[in-house]
Amino acid sequence: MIDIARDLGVSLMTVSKALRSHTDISAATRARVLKRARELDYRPNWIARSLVTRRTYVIGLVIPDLMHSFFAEVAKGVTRKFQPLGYQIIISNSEENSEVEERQIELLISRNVDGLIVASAQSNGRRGLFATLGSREVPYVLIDRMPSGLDANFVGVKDDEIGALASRHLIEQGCRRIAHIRGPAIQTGIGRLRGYRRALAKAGLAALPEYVVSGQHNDISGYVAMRQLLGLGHPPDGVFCYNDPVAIGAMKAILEAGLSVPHDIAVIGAGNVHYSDVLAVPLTTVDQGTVQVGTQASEILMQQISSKRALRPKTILIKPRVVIRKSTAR
Amino acid sequence: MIDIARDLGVSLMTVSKALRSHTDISAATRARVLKRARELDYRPNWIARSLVTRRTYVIGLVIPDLMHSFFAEVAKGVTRKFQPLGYQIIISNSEENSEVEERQIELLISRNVDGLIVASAQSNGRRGLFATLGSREVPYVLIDRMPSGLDANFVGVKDDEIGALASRHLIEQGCRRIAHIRGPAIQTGIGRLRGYRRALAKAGLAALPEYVVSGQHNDISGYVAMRQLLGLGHPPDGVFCYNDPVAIGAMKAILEAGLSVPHDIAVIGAGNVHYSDVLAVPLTTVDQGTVQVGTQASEILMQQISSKRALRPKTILIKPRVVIRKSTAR
DNA sequence: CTGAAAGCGCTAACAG
DNA sequence: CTGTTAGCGCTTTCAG
Repeated sequence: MIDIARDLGVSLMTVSKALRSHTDISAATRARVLKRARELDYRPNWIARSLVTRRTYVIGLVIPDLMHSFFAEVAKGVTRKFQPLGYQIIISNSEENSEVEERQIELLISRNVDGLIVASAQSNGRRGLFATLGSREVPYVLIDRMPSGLDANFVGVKDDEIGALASRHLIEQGCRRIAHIRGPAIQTGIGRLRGYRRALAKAGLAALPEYVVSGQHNDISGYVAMRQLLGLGHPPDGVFCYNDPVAIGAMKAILEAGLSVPHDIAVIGAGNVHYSDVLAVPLTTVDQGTVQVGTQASEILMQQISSKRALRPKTILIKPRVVIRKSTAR
Repeated sequence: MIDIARDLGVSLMTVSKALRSHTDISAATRARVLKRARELDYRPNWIARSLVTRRTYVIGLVIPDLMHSFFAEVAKGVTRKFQPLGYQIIISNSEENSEVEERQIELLISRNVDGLIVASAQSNGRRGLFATLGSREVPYVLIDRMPSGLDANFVGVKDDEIGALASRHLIEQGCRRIAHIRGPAIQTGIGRLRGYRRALAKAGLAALPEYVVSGQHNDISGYVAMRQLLGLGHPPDGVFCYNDPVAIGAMKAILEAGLSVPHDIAVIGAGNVHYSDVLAVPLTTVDQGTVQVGTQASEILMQQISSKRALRPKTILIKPRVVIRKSTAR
């Protein structure tokens, strides 16, 4: 900028304003500045600019796993919303580890991101996250997993409802021995389990303890869990899986055992991942409006960023719905 | 920092050094500084620090599509490599649009990223990318798609080889009327097509023009393209698809038409995406070492970043290999 | 081991 | 419409 100013015999300030198309610079001057800037291959230094304006035009997105297509889809939604507005996104992978997550969030705050979208790993009720976020005045939106009792912006689904919906669907399909491959001990996992129990109770079906086995987030854990269920003296005739990857793993185990999905065992997942309908047996699933999560969260965040003062927290609950495919068609 | 210095009766400089564990600060002083910093909930301002050190500890990753699991996997590899080192990643989505791509790269450079990893969209031989990157001295690594004749760091596969390998495999399985659903007119698409032609020629098979149809990157385009092939008077008995999503779409079309994969038509893809083996018909594919792409690129970039002066460009070509599954088992 | 001076590249606020 | 002044929060010399 100094070079441009010198070459043109104007002040540095004039250059600065011209480059940003500030109103009170004559068209002629601006043109000269822009021309010279191009000639010199000038590029503004955003770091310096950010230091004074306190705006970075960077959004932090913290997710537990980029490969999980649910989060990839969310990430895409966020990108699509913010990128055209001149923002860029730092995507941090927490690897489902709340310490990593916390460190990443600290770093993002240190980088003065304009806003934060977080799908919290929150493995065991740590409140560090809240402490970190709450004490700073960075706008943030939580997605998918709502740490309990936190009064913050949230976009996601009611997990109980997913569990209840899925289990009820299995019941309606005539299943009577319904198992659940549950997720980890976080909100989503706990909520879905609760919904499952509720639906079974409501239908007067027994909820055998050995019918609830632990899985993780991925297909391998679903496979392992299903083998465990198959090993029972009295295997289930329907399985509600924590999510689609788990369900995919479970189906693999069932098919490998020479059994039929859905006739021997019906399977339902959650998440409606992109490939669910081209699987060996197209997977019935509970759709949780993945795309909306990203875009809605972005919208809320954008509002918070633009508004002068703190708005009161918004919660958007997306209505889950069953997408029926072959894996439960009995 | 001023507050800490005042409270402790030391200079700002002492605080700065203590916080960074600079050698020439006594342990006692450091402890006091750290303690007070914690009490005040001090967090360093990376923007200010970066302005003077010229290091941001941010890497830019520019990819055409986050949802494509190939790039998601690459992103994961990059994250896993850099995050533990204190770097964060800005992921830019170019949406397969070279103008968006260029704008994003400019922005990333303006943000003083320490390095860049780019899977270029480079739709039509635009050299803007090169001009932008070349003129600045930001270290960068190209992945997956090598803009022709560019002397830069590159990690990827030889696309001809993928095409040849895939086509040869179909020939070995006894296919004689081999079609190709080709990708877009970028390096990867062109290279794979070339390999396909070469393999057919070598085997003395006819390469009918109507057997090469255009797809894009996604499953929908594969579905559409396959329907076109099925509409021919003399449909093919083997199809080599540009990538796995396209192949998945193609298989869907074949199965819907009441035909069998692989008996009526064998299908092979490329990329070995994660779900390839749990599909209706497990998909034979050409593995291109996806994970390696991310990690190797990160390693090269890291070297460039740490080394004082420009190293000479490295090219890493990953050996593709056929992963045989049911979709070609005749 | 501690600190004073100078400045990274840019912009807000105010005067002319 | 143009320019001056005073930093943003931090670090790099270099001198005690």
